[in-house]
Amino acid sequence: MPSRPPPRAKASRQPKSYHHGNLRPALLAAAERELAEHGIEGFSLRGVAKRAGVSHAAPAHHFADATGLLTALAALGFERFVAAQKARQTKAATDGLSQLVAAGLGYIDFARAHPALFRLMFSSDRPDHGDRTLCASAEAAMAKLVDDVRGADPQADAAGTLADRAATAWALAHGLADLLVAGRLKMVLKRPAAEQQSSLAAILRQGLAPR
Amino acid sequence: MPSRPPPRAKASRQPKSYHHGNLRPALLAAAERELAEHGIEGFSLRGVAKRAGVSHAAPAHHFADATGLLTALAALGFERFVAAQKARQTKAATDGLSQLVAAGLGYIDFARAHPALFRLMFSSDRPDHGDRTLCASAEAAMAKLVDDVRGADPQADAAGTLADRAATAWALAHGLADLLVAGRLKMVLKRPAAEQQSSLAAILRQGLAPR
DNA sequence: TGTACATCAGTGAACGCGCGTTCACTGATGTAC
DNA sequence: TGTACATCAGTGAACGCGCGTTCACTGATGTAC
Repeated sequence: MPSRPPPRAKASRQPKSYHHGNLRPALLAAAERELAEHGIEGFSLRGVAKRAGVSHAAPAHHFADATGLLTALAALGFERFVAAQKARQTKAATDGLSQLVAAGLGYIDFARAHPALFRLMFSSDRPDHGDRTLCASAEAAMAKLVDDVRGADPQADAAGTLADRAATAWALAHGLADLLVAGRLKMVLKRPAAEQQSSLAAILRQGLAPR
Repeated sequence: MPSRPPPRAKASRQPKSYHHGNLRPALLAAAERELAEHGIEGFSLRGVAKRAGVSHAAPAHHFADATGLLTALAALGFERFVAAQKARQTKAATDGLSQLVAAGLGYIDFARAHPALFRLMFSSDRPDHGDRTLCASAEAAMAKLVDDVRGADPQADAAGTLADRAATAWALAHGLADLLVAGRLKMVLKRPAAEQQSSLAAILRQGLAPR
């Protein structure tokens, strides 16, 4: 008799099971797809449930309401946002300015790869921006930025210009990201992709270099 | 017999008239209030009609749908946006850099005074961004920016750096505006109002000065 | 190891709500004569 | 100047829709014995 097939791993797709077993993360993933396709304004809890292959009442067991789900999604977004910056930084030169520029490019990468999520995090009132988890994630991203600025300009701390330098760096990266996502900045967008990258890098390097 | 009261001016409020007479601009004004109070996500055509004191079917005679109304409102927003920049510029020193900094401060003024309208113009998919009028208004704002950059750095044109300099200026002002509206940039927001202004001016001047 | 039972994740029908849209209408205004 | 009429801005009832929420239920899972 041939040996039986090994028991399915827990993670693999059970054909039909009454209980989903892993619904919370599945809902977050579905919410992300819903957001990407319908935008924040067209986002609905029923749509998310449908995408997750689950009845529309199921999410209530994991999230109080749409705000709760969007808040969790935004918090998760901030973690991936920081990851996108780090991904650029590992490929960049190790001097402080190059690292800061790389963080800015990662900021822009994230926004362009996940425009609706980016807007959810920065330009929407739908998430609960007072939520503990969301605040913590957002503040971690913020703290990383300040660290990177400090690394690029070790004098700033003593000179008392760190806050202004951080604001400049943040605003420059954020402005580029937000305008690109909105399809503005035609002077950059009309160029081929590779040229866009070097142009953005030049703009950031120019704008972030210590004086 | 005492003389009769003079006939009411057309503009004054007729107590009850079947026809509104001036509904289109009244709807735009009502839409702006609706937007300010409910945000883009809570915006409804019925709410606007109610604010304008008119039946919910009336707007259809002036705007095809909510998109049409929001598109017209965004276009109007861009005109006021430019006006806010000019208002700052008339009070500023006349050298090119001061004028560019003033434009940036006006950019921020507008965003903070009309946050929901600002987001409608830059971070929402609800208006029809292909609309002729809206495009024209947005492009006029854009053209003004490039002019101001040229004024602040007359060398840029010949050096071929105008596009990058314009992108930098736009991104910096936009980033500051968007982050302030979102309640981020705590390092700026926690200061008293007057200090915020001088801090923003310093950040802009520092970031926009030619190298 | 087997049985009974508590727990709770997920179901699906039902609800009320506000939305945009439609449509026959009403009545104010402007124009032709 | 007065009358008839066309125009069209605004009305309000009706509609269908998708939404979030509720609730009695079903059935899988884990635990006590």
